[in-house]
Amino acid sequence: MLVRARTFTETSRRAQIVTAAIEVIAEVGYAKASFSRIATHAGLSSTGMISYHFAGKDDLLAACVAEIERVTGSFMEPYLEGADGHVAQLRAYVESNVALVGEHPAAVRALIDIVRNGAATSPGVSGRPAVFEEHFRAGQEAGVFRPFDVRAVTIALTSGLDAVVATAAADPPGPAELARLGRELADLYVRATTSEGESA
Amino acid sequence: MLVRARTFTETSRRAQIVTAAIEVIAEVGYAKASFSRIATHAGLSSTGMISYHFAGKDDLLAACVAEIERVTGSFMEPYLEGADGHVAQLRAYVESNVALVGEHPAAVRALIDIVRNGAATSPGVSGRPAVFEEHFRAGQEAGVFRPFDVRAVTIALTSGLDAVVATAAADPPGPAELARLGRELADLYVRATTSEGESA
Amino acid sequence: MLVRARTFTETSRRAQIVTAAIEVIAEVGYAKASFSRIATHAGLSSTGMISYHFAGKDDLLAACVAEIERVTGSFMEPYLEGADGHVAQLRAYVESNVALVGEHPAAVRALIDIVRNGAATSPGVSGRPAVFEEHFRAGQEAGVFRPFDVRAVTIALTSGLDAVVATAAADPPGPAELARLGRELADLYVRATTSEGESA
Amino acid sequence: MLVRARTFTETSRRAQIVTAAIEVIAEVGYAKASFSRIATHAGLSSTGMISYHFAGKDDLLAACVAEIERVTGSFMEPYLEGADGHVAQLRAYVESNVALVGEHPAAVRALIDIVRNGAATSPGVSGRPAVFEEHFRAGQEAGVFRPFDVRAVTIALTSGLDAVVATAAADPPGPAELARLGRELADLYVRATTSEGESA
DNA sequence: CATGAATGAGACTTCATTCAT
DNA sequence: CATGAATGAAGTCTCATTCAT
Repeated sequence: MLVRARTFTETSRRAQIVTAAIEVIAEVGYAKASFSRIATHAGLSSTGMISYHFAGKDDLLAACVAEIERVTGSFMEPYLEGADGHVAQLRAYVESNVALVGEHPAAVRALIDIVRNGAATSPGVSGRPAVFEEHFRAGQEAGVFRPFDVRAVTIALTSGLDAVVATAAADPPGPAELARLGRELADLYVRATTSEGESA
Repeated sequence: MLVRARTFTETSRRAQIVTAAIEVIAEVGYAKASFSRIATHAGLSSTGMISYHFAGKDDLLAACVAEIERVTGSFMEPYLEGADGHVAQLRAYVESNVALVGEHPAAVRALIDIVRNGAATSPGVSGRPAVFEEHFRAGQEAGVFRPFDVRAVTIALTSGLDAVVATAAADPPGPAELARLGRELADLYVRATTSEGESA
Repeated sequence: MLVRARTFTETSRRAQIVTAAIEVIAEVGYAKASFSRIATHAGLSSTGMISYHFAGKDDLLAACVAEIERVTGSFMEPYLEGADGHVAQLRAYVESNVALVGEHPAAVRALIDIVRNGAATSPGVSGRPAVFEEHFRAGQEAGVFRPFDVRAVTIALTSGLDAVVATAAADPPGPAELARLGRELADLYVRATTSEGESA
Repeated sequence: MLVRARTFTETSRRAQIVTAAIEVIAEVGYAKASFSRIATHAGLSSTGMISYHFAGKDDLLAACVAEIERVTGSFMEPYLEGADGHVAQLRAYVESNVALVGEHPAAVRALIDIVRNGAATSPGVSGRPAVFEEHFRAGQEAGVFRPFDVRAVTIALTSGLDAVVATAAADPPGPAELARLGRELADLYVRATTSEGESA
């Protein structure tokens, strides 16, 4: 057995720390999220506890990202699965991502701050560009999306989406306003990527 | 005279430090750009030297932002002045901003990282959203831009632009590729904000 | 429980640091009692250790003052309790304060230096003037002390006492000489504050 | 010529710096009176100027003390010369010293702070105890002062006087109140040092 | 498993002083 | 004579990490 299995206690301690870390990052930002602050927020008396359960700051961060992705993934998945066609899926992604702000503002703010600081190496985060690029490429081949540089457009659109979401998460509006914002952004992106407005 | 005039030596030392700071921020990021690193990069023997010339980290940062804005402004201005009409100006802004990467990659990367960390308070930086929003609003009234939420779209587009520029600055391609990238992004943005593609 | 309970180790470490701090202040004065000096004196390897156990210089100082007051209080208390009448109590205070020098010269010197620098905010220290003033006022009403400006006299006498004590503490004489010095000063103060020498 | 004579410019520069230093010490205290602060207060652009005119901090301090003594001496001298007899002179010293607060509060505060920090080695300052002791001894021989330990009493009374003066200087009251305070303190000291109140 | 204590590096800042111009 | 630039030590404090218990 190369990797020791985790006991229940260890698992729950890790979860407790991860939750605290996410909230601290959301509150004070990644740069100021020290072990001290996280330990205090988690009700732990020393930072040693964190070092004991995580190999280092990177490890804790990765765990945070994984947890956030789990949460956001299970929220967005139904939206994506219910969408048919490339355009509809793009729209579903944007709208559900914005809607996410209403459900998990801390998670959203934390993740975006982590991504901004380039401190995430999880497959989910680093894989997002590839997923978008592939989606655009497939849509272009299907004649749904107009021809464009998928890489550049992916960067522009995902970062723009992140920024809007981060802004919204800083002071979460009500569900109706979030829905409107999601549609607004989805419209923008669909227009930007299709030839003559939404048709497929 | 409220503020003591600066001597030539002081001015040039400050410039030297600012240049070093910009390069360090571009290299290791804002969070890790300590006085130590900057002093070393500038060939100074102590961090006290920086404190001697700048009131503090904020002061140095402000000087960096001012210098970057001076550089980028004088680069982009001709493009903007040569552009007629709302759409052409949007296009000029995007294209010249991307082209800037070829001339001042460090400045571009540094500024974006500073903006990302919300550490800039200069009128130029904090005023950009307002300028964009006003531009969009005026263009909408002129019937050039379609109706949309100018605030949300401003955030999405400026952040997207920043991200593309930052990516390009990390490993600057040749001028031709940059020009292509600029046109690509400008196309994207014009399509996103106008009703039927570029007409004005 | 608002404050985490202290472990035995922490308590003893804090005590060790406080003791070292008091000795250092007594030796080199408050102004030059840096964390470095204190750490060295306490046999600690780094100043970080002090910051670890105390919130800051103020916190350490407060702990020093508290410790000194504990020590001096338990020394002087029997004297004060054994004294009957306003004059006898004044005499007891002066004599026991001078006698204290023989027992805890470092504590005495440190406290006086801290008080001089106005760096103490403990109730014991800042409350001393009020206690003296009240004592004088009560004695005046009882017809024991002559009429005088209690505030001004309090300042003069307590400061004078401090100075004599500090001088003595700088090079502590034997018990006999200290006793004589205490009586000398007590005489001076009793004469100064009563109408016709000691009568009550 | 072993010591270069001072030119007019140098003399006036020194005076300017000394004046500034005294005011700064009076304002922020000896401990925080750095060359920086003094230079700024004096309208100088750099601390180098101070180091140029003074051999070091001790030298500047000595100059400050000398200047303060000059000022206070010329204020108090008439009072002392107008007083006949040991008791009257003690009274004159105390009263004029308190009155001084109304004329030169900054000088008074600065000097006391310097003395407190034991940072003065001028003949005037370090000589004061000797003068007092001699005065008391002579008065004792003349049968005016009662027998007491002149050294201890000198310390107590001069320090007490300093403290009252310092307190008054911190927020200078009007001349009438100062006169009253001076008389109050003189009464206290005369009673303390004579046998049966003021008679000689 | 968990804890608190300890570490040592590094952060920014202020200081008195020196020196070339 | 005067200046501003430079220095390097020292200041307090925070950090992530390690370790004995």
